[in-house]
Amino acid sequence: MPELPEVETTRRGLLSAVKGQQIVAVTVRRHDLRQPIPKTFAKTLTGTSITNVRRRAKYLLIDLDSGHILLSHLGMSGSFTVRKKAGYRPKTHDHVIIELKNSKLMVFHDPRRFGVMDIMKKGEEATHLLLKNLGPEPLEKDFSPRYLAEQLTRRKGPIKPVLMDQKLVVGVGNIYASEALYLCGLHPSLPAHKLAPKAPEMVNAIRATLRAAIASGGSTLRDYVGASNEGGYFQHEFKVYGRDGEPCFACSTIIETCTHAGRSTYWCPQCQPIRAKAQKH
DNA sequence: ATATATCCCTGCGCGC
DNA sequence: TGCGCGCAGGGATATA
Repeated sequence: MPELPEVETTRRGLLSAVKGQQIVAVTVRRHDLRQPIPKTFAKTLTGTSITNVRRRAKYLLIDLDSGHILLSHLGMSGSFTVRKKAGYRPKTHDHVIIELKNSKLMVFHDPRRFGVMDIMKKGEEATHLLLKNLGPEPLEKDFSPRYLAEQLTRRKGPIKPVLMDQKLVVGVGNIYASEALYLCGLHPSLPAHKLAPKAPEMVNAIRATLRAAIASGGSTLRDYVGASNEGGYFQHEFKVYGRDGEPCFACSTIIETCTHAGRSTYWCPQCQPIRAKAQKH
């Protein structure tokens, strides 16, 4: 997806555009997403007003004054945009259209249909099937060096896919896992348990990477656009992601790539050595 | 329990 | 220009 920075950018855009607005109509053009959109979806939303737009992990939570919450995930190719009703014609893959009283539309668009649209009730954040097993938010204080170090000790596999495990920490996907590891100078194939002593640097690197991406409005490679239908800019700041065969900006060494658990990984062999460098005396 | 593989779905870029 | 192939920001599930 959209990883945490893209979802957060979408959240902020939606919040400023739709907070306080009443939903006057809902059209579900396709219900067969990653899981079916509930049959009660349109009826439940219609007539309610949006009180807040929150984010948990890569999920958007849209609070309604009825006590219901619209739970949405953008999957790999989803976007949630706000636009004027006048002149709008649904495009292919515009699956859900939410019409607001101010004559604007919230449009959920998702070519690959890996996204989710669901309804839950206030207070179900801790028990909902899709939310209950999520790890800590990387930008909150419970994602601490101590916590990360403890988690890493039980993981024997390479660190990169471990960082993408949403049970360990949420929001880090395939792009930002590679970028964060570059930032703290750690090779993506290093066994996770050996990196427990590096947890403080890793926490800092993950946070810095995500914050910088949020500040740039996220990354746009193909499908992703924010709530105002504009792409992000952070893709221009990638240090390693998608740069295999190109020189490292820091040392000119050629960036390498490999696969971890079916996902592409990128790193600089010089800045992220597989073996610890000998300490100078 | 943890770690890979597979699948869900559509679109795009590339090599031929 | 057309076609087949591999790959793509996620994640649930099935196997070892």
